[in-house]
Amino acid sequence: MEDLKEADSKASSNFLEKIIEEDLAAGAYSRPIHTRFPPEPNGYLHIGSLYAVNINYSAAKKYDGAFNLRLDDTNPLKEDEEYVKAIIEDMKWAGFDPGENVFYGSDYFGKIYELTEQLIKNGDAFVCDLSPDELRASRGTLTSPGTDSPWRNRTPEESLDLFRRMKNGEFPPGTRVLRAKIDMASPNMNMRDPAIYRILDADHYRAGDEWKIYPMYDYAHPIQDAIENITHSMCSVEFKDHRPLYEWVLKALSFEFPEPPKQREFGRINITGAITGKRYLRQLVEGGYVDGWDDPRLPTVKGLRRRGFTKESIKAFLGEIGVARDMSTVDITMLEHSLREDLKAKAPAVMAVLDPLKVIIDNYPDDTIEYMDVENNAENAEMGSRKLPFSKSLIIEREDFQEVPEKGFRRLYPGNEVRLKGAYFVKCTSAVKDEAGNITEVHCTYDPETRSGLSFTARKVKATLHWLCEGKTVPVAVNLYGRLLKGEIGEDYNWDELVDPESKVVCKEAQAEESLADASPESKWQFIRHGYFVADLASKPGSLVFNRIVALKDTKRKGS
RNA sequence: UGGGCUGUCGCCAAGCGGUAAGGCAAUAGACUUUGACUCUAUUAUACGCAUGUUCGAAUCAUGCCAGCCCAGCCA
Repeated sequence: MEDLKEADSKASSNFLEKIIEEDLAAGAYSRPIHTRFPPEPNGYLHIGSLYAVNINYSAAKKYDGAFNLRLDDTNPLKEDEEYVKAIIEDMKWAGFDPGENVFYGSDYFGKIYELTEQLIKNGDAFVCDLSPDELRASRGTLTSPGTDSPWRNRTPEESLDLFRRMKNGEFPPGTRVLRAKIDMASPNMNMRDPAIYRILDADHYRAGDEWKIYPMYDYAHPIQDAIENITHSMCSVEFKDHRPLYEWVLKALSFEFPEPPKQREFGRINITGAITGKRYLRQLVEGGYVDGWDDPRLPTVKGLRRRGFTKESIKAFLGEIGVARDMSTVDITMLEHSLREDLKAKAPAVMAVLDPLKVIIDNYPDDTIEYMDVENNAENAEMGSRKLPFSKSLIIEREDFQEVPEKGFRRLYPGNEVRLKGAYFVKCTSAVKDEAGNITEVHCTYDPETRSGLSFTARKVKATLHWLCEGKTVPVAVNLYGRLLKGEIGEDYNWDELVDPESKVVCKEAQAEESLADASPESKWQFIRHGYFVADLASKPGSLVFNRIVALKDTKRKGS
């Protein structure tokens, strides 16, 4: 049984996990498996970030290892406290809680500096006085080698002295840089004596003005990993070319790190119709094209959350797409499928009408309101039911009626009988039009014997329609095209308990139209995918989903 | 035309010398008080292309083609 389980989990290991398994089997590390997720706090987490988190986090879990969140903040020009808060919050929300293991790259500045003095003494790095332009020119091109810096052979003593003076703030930014002494002729651009420390005159959001010099990513990252006892540093493919440098650094510092971590890479994911990449997301946010990092049209964690995605659905999605070796583009329907799967049995399914068409039940008594008992979730009786008002005047979805039914159309049309969900069978008798020929209302008759719950079986009906009692609706949310939805309202149904007051998605009409007015597909950023799920489902345990909208998305309706 | 990486159904993705898993999407049908859900069936003689090695290749070799990444004192 155990063997079976083990064999099973082995079979499902992705290629990165297999590498870990090999290391485990070979006893490559005398410490437990240790992974990390190292975001730079310069933006909010998005679905692609979560994909990277998941790879590192679940590997640590799977092999009884540890996982660190490390805020990789070595560039004071770009980072901010706002982002670290958001990153930690989003990770916790998504179920990747780093617990106590939250670290900061900036906390290692002192240690890295010490190691760097040793590196210089060992002759592995030198201070270079070339200007940025000169440096670029001497780097060569993709097809031709670079040329050695004239400062490359200065003595370690001189470099050390200069480096200390750089640290003391004696030189302005851009005048000098510390470079690793590797190989200007390397076909790998990253190995052409890369800059590893630069002078920056900026306050660091955490370290303040303590430092005048800051280590570059390529140099700091391997050291940070090593300090944290990381064994497997899994990052995205664009760093593949940096791996030789990562290894060079750790080798040069092997006196300090005898059992260095190893970097391995995975392909990034894209989602169809969504833009990922902090750089572009930032443009949208800062350019005012969206409401903020939590705009529901964005694939950020906060946006996804406001759009209605649950953490469970996101995790399931991440598990289903696997781990790629190269860039892949996952169809958003897979994400949506995960949500539907998750919400199916746990979200109250209520009725909503986007485009109302008035329906009059001619044989129903005037001034009577009847409360129909409607289950909150057809598949989960524990979710109970609610009372819905029913009267002579109702509204249904305009698209649920056709005066002249197309082939295959089985909803409401003159002469046809359908069920109003949770209520009665109604039969269409006529449609009223205005001068322009638009249908303004539809007349029906109902059959009292078909009332829901009475087990009426004498006749069957081909369709069941969503409906709402006219005048008894509430504007509960806008969809992502900025259209207002009318949702059902019931006497014993407290919307306030279902809707997150913080959410801007669930809001009053005026606000809604204003904040999402630009959301039409024709707008300038139409490349952002528009969603189907409305209301903020995330903040409440009992998520709410407007089933109608899910259905509109799911089903290519026949005859329309 | 320097180097690195990737190429299996529309999209993800297993397989890693023994004769193409699975999921999403799609299509057809059944069921249905959401045309949802559920169920059932269908969907690569084919693994970027071409040679070759082999009894046998998606899996190995060689060549070619396509895509992605790299010339920040960004990460």
